[in-house]
Amino acid sequence: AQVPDAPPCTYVKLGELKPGAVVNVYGVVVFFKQPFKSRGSDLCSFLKISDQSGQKVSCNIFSAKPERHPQIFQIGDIVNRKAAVITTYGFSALAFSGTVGAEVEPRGSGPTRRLSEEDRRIVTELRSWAAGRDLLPPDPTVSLARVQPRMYFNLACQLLAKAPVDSRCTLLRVWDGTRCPHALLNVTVDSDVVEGPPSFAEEQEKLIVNVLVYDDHAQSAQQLKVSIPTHPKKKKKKNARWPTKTVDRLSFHLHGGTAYSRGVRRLPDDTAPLHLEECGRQMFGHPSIELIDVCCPLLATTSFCLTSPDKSRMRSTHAHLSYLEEAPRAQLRSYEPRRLHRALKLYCSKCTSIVFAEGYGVDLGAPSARPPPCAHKDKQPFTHTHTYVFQLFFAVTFFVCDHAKCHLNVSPGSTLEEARHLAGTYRNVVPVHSAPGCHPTLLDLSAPFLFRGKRRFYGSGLQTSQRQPPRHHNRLVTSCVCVCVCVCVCFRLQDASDALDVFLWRDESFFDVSADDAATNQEAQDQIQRTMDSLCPPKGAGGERPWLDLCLAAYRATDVESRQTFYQICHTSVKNALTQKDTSP
DNA sequence: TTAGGGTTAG
Repeated sequence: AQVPDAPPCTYVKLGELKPGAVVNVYGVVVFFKQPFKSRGSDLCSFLKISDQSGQKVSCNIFSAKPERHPQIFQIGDIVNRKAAVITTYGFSALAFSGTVGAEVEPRGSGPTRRLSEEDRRIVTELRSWAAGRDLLPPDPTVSLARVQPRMYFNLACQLLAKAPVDSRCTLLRVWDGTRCPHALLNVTVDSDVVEGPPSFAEEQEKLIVNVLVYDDHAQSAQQLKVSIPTHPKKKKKKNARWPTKTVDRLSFHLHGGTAYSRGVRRLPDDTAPLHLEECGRQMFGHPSIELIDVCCPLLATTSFCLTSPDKSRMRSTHAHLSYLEEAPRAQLRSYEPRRLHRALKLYCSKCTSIVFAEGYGVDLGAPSARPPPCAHKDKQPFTHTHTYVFQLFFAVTFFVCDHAKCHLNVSPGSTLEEARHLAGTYRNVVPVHSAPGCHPTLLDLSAPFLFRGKRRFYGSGLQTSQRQPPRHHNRLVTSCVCVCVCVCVCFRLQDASDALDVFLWRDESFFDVSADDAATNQEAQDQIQRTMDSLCPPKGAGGERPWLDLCLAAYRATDVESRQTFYQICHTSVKNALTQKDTSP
């Protein structure tokens, strides 16, 4: 659609902006956040732009419609914003490629307007100016052929298939036309929920990368279209033997958050690298595959922190996780601990220690209990001495720290339940002690000292000098050990030939029940018990043990002399536990 | 109104 030409308004350099002036502004993007959901009704884009004046100007753009946001794909793109016409003419900002010599055409399918000769001249000059100086960071885009473990990078690729993994994770199956030199993580999902082909030919499968997309990006990923035809092909399932050989596999994660322009979005056709289309044609005989840009940082990694629990005090280790080639089929013979509340642990991601959570501020079945003020000083479960630097942004408390004017509305005597409620509204909530006329202080760290969404973090070893949250800063930096609740159960699996102990251990959930819910919520605990009863019916209950298809990963404990190999259940969920159907990976 | 940059921790 074309909208009327904007009324004439003066083009000014960023260094000459004056408050309230109605001006026409051009700039090179030196930083941007892709549109993300604000707490209001709109999506929000954030840009920082610069021009020959050297001035850098920040800019927020709000609109509920993604197409009304400037179509920025990389730092170095150029935007034009006519402040006076934002509401009248229905566009917020126009974006242009920053490439020297490229055509001067604004991107996007939203409303456009005719460009004047002056517009074209300004864009061309800005491109040359930006290209001639050290304004822009190097392009973080790499091909699959060049990814390395622990690397953050952008990936331009084709979307071949996608599937929801859970409410916070979407699987994208992608390829960029190159061969990754590392073995790739294989993620199995139920073929019923895959959009696109549920599987590919064996040689193709070796090239395809499974990207796990989390949180806010999982939502964006669900909007992407898969445009290659679905041709269902049932994979024949082999009945695997217990593992003898494992392989290190590279996994790709697009984590939540917007730092470093992280996100996933469709690339416009005119910016798609040509080799992608050609490779799509060669590999799949289909030219019109959705091209996506998985924006920085997509993390490729083979390193994980894992635990190797033993029966008394649990210790863990940094280890390499190797996914097993085949999913073993087995029954659950027994599990420990039988009393499931004993499975609740506190886990420190820094030193990877885990300890029993009982009596450590985790009150089973007491969701409205007040945070214990100064309890459990006798317990010293975390023996490490390192500190954990933790940063809070924007919100501190039981009281609101609003980032424009930081004011603390102290609510003395608030309950744990109120903290959970607040955590639904604010990203970080920190309960404090306060008394009239006194500076608020952090609680004893055996109580949850940070609520982030549904997650709670417990602390240990906070440095005394830093226990007072600042009144007039919008961030709180503490040094402490940061631990959170997890559920850890040891399963003894059995098939016709042998038995194997494996751990179900996740710091966030246990078969779809969050560990934090399990720590405080009777219904969540009941659900875990029902799941376990369906997998391993109690004696006399008369139920049959279902056969389980499990995804297992092996790891080697470095803090145990024998360097024994342990196994962990991963990427496995319970399907219809009440009717005792199989679990499915 | 919202947000006002600085890598997850799966």
